[in-house]
Amino acid sequence: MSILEELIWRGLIADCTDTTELTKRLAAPTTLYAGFDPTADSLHVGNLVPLLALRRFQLLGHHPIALAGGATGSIGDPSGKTAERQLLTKEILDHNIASVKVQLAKLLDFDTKQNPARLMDNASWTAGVSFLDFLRDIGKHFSVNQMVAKESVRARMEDREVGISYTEFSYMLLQAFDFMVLCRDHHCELQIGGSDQWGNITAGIELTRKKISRHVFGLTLPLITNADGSKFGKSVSGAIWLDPKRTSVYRFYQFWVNTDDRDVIRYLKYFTFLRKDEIERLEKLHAENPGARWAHKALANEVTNLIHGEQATVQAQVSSDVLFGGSVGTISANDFADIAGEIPTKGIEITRLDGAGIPLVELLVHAGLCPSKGQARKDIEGGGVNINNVREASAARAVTRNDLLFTKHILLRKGKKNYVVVTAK
RNA sequence: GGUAGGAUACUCAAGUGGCCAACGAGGGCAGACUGUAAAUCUGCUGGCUUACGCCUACACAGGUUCGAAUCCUGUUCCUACCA
Repeated sequence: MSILEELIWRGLIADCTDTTELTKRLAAPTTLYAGFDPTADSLHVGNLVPLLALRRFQLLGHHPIALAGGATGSIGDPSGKTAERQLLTKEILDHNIASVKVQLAKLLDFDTKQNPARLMDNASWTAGVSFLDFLRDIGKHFSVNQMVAKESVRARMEDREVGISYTEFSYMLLQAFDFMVLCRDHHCELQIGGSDQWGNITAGIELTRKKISRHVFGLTLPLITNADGSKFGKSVSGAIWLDPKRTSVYRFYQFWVNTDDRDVIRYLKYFTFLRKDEIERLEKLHAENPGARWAHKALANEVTNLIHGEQATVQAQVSSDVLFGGSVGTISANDFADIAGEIPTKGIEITRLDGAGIPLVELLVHAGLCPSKGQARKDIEGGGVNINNVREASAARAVTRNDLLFTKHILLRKGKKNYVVVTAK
């Protein structure tokens, strides 16, 4: 399968500038890039689609460049944003770039002889360009009339409440400049990105044509949408990050397991490298017995494995099986200690469990499961709270040393999925 | 600058002197059902309190009143029309 056939099958092509020409071009190894702006010190699952796409190209012999947006990130991309954004400080930006680079490096192969991936930072070529030079050499090739017509800018211009600053308005030029530089210096001929990047990508194609007379290509990946209309990649507590310090491996794993039935096959195509026949096999299994959730587990395993590695994945998997298998009461101290490392854990002074102990409502708030004691009380009365997987119906309940598992832990649960381990010390 | 209208809880949106911690919808949380789904049904959705109740809240600051989200005055910000 060629890379385009592969992407089409996976539903990963939203738009493409010149399919016939690009098909011809991709018959031979081609250099391509995708940019990642360091808006935070970690990438999140939403960044995974273009990043994995780079990897897909690489696996089929093409040369990927991951571009960290040291320059563009300091400006802020207006695409898809309804309001002007706060500029990041230089320090935060530096920190973010450093962190994001590490993550990018993990998902691409930099060591292969044939077509090693490369990691670049657009700050390296914008730094030396003076404002005047930029205006004369690059700005001259842009028509404000056309820029204004681009969706990302127009949306903001039409909204009189927010508007758009000159800074963000100029973002497109910087990204176009990147493409031109990468083509000129590294023979990069294709840029891929999310569908919101269409305007920025085409701007780069035009600039490259005008400036150095090269014909380059653009390809956009679809915006991922959940079947229920909610935004992909967001959970109740915010985005799902690739950094395990922000989103624990267990939560990451659970995020994928909890994929809507209607989305799971699509996501297998989007987010895994599983082959066509394997995904079709899973699709069949899923259709026959959705309750077994083979497809969900495969998805969670594959993606977690990819991001966090084999060992962490097995750990998350075992923890999930235990917590949702209903066998918490019978597990060994060792197993429990492992699980405790996976799910959120809170410490508590052992002395607080002496005597009458600590009121359960207070413990729930302490553990972060309930926002207030009043709410905790309601949750208990509603039957939503479990101590060591046994439902506790009395809001007057106090927790004492007698409740400790292995003389050390208390497993609290609110609802079906929210676990916290409280560890006495 | 003038005139008119508006600002209510996470969001939308009722309420126009006591029955208002505030109708309703969405969202969220929890329960039942189930598969750690979906759909459906039920409860909850400012804080403290076992409870009676107390406190804090309807843009902000004052005032009238036994009593204000509701009336009055001033301030800020929005929206529309006019200049």
